[in-house]
Parts: sequence; C-alpha cells; structure tokens
Amino acid sequence: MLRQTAPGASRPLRASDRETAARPHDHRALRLWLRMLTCTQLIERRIRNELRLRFGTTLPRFDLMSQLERHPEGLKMNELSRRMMVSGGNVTGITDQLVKEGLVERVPQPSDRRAFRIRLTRTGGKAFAEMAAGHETWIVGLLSGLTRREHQDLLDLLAKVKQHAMGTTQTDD
Amino acid sequence: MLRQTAPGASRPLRASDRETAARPHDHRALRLWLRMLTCTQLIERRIRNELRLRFGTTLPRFDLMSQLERHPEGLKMNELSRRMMVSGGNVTGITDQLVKEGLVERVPQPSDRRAFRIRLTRTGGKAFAEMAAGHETWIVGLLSGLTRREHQDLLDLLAKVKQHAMGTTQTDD
DNA sequence: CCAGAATGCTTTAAGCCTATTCTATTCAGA
DNA sequence: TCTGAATAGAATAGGCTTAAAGCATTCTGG
Repeated sequence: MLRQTAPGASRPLRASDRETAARPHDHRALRLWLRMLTCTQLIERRIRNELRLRFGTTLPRFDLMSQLERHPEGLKMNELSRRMMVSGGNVTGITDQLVKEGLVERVPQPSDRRAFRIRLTRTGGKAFAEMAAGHETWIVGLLSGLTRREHQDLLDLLAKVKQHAMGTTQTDD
Repeated sequence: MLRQTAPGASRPLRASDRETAARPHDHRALRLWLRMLTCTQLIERRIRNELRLRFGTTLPRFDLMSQLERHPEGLKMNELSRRMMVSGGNVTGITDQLVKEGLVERVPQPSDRRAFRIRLTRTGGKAFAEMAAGHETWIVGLLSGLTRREHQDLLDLLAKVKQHAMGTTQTDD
C-alpha cells in the first residue's frame, strides 16, 4: 500500500505560493498572516505525508493518540475536543476508527453514564511510541534552519500572538 | 440563514489547548511547532467564521478570488493550484462553485485548447472588494497585540522557517 | 419529587481536500 | 507524419471537518 515517493512530497515548491502575490502596499499584518499560513501548511503537509507513507495513519489520528499518551488516566470526549481544537462530532469519528483498530478504548464512567474515558490500549501505546519518535525527528529537521536563540524568539513572539488572539476571539463577537 | 452568534465563535478557548500538554522535556522544536499550529488555527478559525457569518462564503473561495484579484489577466487552473497550495482537483471544485455563482469565469485559451484562464467577473470583483476590506480589518485586529518591530521580527523569523522547510521538503524524501 | 435546563456524546448533511485515475490536447522525436 | 510522452483539467473515492439537530443522562430549583 505504501509507495516510495509521494507526488505531494516531491513536487517542487517554487517561488509563486500564496504569499508571493502580496503587493508592497499590502498591510504588514496581512503579509505576516500569509507567511504564518504558508509556513504552517508547509510543515503540516510534510508531516501528513510522512505519517501516511511510513505509518499508514493521519495527522488527526496521531494528534488524538498524542493527547491520550500524555494522559494515561484517559480523557473524556469533550476534553479531547477542546485540546485538539476540533468539534465534538469530529472526535467521535476519529475515536470510532481508533477503537475499531484496537488502538484506543472507551472506558465507561460509572459516575456519569453519559460519559466515558478514552484511553490508549497497550497496542495503541506501542504504536504511538514508534510514530512519535519519527514525528519529533521530522519536526526537529524542519525547524533546524533556526538557531536555538531564534527558536526562543519565535516561541516568545508567537506566545504574544496566541494570547492576543485568544483574548479577542472570545470577547469580540 | 445567518445567525447572530456562532457556537464556534463564542466558545471560550481555555488554557488547555493542544500545546498545553507539552511537557518540560519535550524538545524545543516540538513546542515551537505546536505553538505555530495553535496560533494559525486560532486565527484561521476566526477568519472562517467571519467570512461565513458576514459574507456567507468560505476561506478557500475567498482565497481563490484573492489570487484572481491580484491577476486581472486571469490565471490557469494549475497556477491557481500552485499558488493556493492545494491540489488541482480541489481547484476544479471551488472554481465550479464560483462560476455557478457568477463570481468567476472560465475564458477559453485559443492557443491551448486544454487550458483556459480563470478571471473575476465584474460582480466577483465587487464582491471581493467588500470581503477583502473586512478580511484585512480582522487580520490587523488579530495581530495587533504586537508592535511594529515585533511584526517585522516575526516576519523575518518565519522567512527563515519557510526557506528551510521549502528546501528540505523537495529534496529530503 | 419532578419539570426544565444543561451536559455528554452521536448523527447528519454538506463542504473541503487529497491521491489516483481518466480524457483531451499538445509536444518531441524518429 | 505519426507515435509515445507530457500536460491541462476533470472525475472519483475516501477521509476530515463543521454546524446543527437529536438522544440520553444529570442537574437544579421549586
């Protein structure tokens, strides 16, 4: 099922992406946003490709398992939804798949019969450990164009972006 | 059809997002990536919501029209695909919709009967101008937590990320 | 106790997106 | 000229995602 070379992975990315069309008089913020989007998509695309080619999985599946790995006691559906920043219905679908594949289990909650905890199975834990190693390697490689100092600066600047965006998102409607 | 408040827009975003679970020993690059992803999703979600609520459209539709607005002579399908960083089949679908709505037109190319140019119609141009104004306002607002100096620093750092990620994406398979 | 509100999760319908395959056309070389 | 490769775009199948609506359970205040 796995192919050695993926069209998306090897297609050269030239200088005419979304951002390139930005004109000199475009507002600085707009250019910044386009660049953020391009960077994220570039990295995300690569991760999706690798996960698919090497492990036959997808980013959302990996993301869900990643959350569970950090919480061995399990997480409720709505907690997963919030942490993954996706809708509840979406989590239901992804969880269904992982349960079917035996990577994850729904544990009933006697205290609240509407809810249950989602947990990695032993099989799921092992599978995730393998994938996580690859994942981190890819990320480190993709971001290795920056020095340690620049990593920190970028982290700090994005912290400000995040804080401000979170603030305005909930209040300003 | 438009509701005054969207569930997604008003749902408070608390401190337990994807990134929060990152542990101290997680690699710096990994934390940086998670934060990039969170920031982008935060802003993108807001833009999608606004486009839907105020203009009844979607981000990909807006994105396609935005490319055309910058190229009044029109763009071929594969050019749109490359600039938007999405697959060709995807562009076909979005273009079909916009054509049906009269916002965009396919102009045959006598020189190559396989291809044509996609152009904004007059109606499309007017519609886009309205949306673009709102779009820029939202972006400027969302990024207004940073000073002009910080905007520039962030832009520079992301330029390095972009360049490095583009480089490795095509070679390292 | 009990009715109505709130909560946890699922379902549904519709749109986005990709990889892959297909068709029509153009190009390149014998 | 003619044939095979390359290119432009469309069609298809499958997965992700959302908003909205639905179902069951729990909570709350009278």
